[in-house]
Amino acid sequence: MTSPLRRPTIVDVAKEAGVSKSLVSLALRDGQGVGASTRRRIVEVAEQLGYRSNTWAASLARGRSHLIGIVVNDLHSGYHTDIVDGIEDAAASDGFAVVLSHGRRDPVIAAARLDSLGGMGVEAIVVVSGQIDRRDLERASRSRPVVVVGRPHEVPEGIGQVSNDDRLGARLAVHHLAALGHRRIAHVTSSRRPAAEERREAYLETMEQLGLAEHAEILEPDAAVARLSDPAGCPSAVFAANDRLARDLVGAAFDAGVDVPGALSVVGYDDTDLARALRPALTSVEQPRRDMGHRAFALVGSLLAGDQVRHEVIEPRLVVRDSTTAAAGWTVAGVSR
Amino acid sequence: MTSPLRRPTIVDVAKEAGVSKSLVSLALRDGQGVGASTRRRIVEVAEQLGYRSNTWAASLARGRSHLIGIVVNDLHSGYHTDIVDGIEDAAASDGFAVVLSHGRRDPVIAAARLDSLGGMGVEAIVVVSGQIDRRDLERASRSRPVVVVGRPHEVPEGIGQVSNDDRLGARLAVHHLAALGHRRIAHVTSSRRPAAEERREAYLETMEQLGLAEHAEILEPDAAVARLSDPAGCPSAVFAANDRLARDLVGAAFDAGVDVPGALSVVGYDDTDLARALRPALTSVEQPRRDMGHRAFALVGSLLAGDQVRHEVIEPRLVVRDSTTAAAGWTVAGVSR
DNA sequence: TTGAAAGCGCTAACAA
DNA sequence: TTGTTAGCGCTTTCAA
Repeated sequence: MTSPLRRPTIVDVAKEAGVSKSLVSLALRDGQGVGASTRRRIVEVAEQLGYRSNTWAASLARGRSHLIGIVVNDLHSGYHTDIVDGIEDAAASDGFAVVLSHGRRDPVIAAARLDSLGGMGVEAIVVVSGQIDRRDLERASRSRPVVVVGRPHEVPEGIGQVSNDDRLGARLAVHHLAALGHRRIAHVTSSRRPAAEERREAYLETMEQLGLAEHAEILEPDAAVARLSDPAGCPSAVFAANDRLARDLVGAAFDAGVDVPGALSVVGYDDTDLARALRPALTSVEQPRRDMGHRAFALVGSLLAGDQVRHEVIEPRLVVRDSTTAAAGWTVAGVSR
Repeated sequence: MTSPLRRPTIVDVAKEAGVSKSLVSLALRDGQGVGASTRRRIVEVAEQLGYRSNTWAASLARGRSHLIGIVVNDLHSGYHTDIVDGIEDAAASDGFAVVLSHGRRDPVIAAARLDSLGGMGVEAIVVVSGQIDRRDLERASRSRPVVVVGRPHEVPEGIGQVSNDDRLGARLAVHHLAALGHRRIAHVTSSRRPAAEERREAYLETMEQLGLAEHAEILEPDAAVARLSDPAGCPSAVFAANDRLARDLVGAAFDAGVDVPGALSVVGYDDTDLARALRPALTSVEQPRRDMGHRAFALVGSLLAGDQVRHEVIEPRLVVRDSTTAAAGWTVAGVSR
């Protein structure tokens, strides 16, 4: 086996074709100003030698890389990967290549990835994560545009952001359940991250606005599961802070013999694949993830062009499926149960 | 906004610290042979200027990148991303950085990614996908080691491979169902890809060996769903070629009022997150995905070291959960239903 | 211990 | 239409 990285270079091609480096470089790109026959010969030789241009050297010489970096917090989250799809679509249609980096649900690793992407000379970085330290974002953004998709604790100045309106999402969920006649609507949440905080606060506010403040109750996942086996103490509906929590709750309900939605209505958040696949299929608050990806890349583009930093807020919407139904004895739109 | 990619360089640091480029380079790496105070000053200046070494330039000069590339076929598959986790673990502990590239379930895109990683001068590439053309693999492998995790149609010579024993997996599934007294065991599959083919063939063979050939039946997903509403024609057990198919089938059974596992036992393949999350939780054939990732990177290492190409075959094992139970009237280990 | 100089693979003036 | 030359940011001899 030969030494690593030894591939034919532009010089090899030039020698073999009997021309100069520059001509090869030209011929293999625009092709402008190169004689047709010379060009053909060069292309042929390159092909035959299996020559591939070295991106790094090219970027180095050109002074730009046409490359953007993405740090994904969690490759295992359909929510995150959908956003990545969106970014990739937009980037591709704009002639940008993408290098992906996995933060592995760990802010420290994410910071390292951010750094390492920086070292690779990407022209901009999109961070798909709420779990990232503001100092790391700040440092990264000193030498190139950075856009974050999600809701970190603090977003330093100069950094673009795309996020969904978590308060609106929570309101949609609670209103939906209240409209179905539920009064004991609990909120299951397990995190203190900003997105979760917003949902929690909006939940409380909405309950109050609906005159249900006395029934408001915030539960950790474990506590929620424990409640299931307590017929008197169990709420009739739950707004879960995300689909995973909802899924776990529905699973636990099944195990405890509590019928969903008959005895317990459940709303999730994010409308991931899960929501559709679960039985009963989950009512959930949808974020238009691909679109969020597109917008993130658009932000990158405008930052690269020197425009003002923007913060885009996306409106979520409620997708009603089978995990929610009218409260016992309640009449909706003329139909009583 | 300044021009893209303009970051402080080693020269800026050298100037500011009043030393030469080389000294900066030395000081910022090994630190060997640089005066302590000089070194301190250099580090300080670098810090203050926000200097980050440019990986590309460094690799170019050094002749190697310490970088490996991964092409993932499907970022949305927990199966694939677990393998990626494994590769990343192993790579990190060996001092290799990883750049990830998304094939987006499209062999053409995957080929482009392979190419583009090649251009980035990665020292080796791991392809996590069965859906990749042999010609593309071959071309990529001409200039660097390539390892594929999965089971493409053909694996060209010189390419490392890690795959699970699909035949064994299928046998485990069928034997499990047969041991529970099932005779009408159908196989649901939707693909003609090699891994699926192996499972299908092994399914047929095993049915035959068990004297159940006359009950063997291969169904497309749609056909399987249609069967659910036909009490007489419905098999009592299904071995699905993967967890997704199993999930869809269990969902359809739920919708059709067919009890799983009471009236229908279901076995999946891959043991993804899904299997645990579903209700009833899914019995599934597990592939040790992280371990497969580790092994893939180990193969990369040995190829880089000039060793022989290897093909590792991993033994899957059956994880029994709640979606399978004894056939009606059957006695297992002294317990009858 | 430090610096000068060559070179990694490529691009982009500028000349010929 | 072609070739020459000077870098891009870094590492690495080799001298001083």
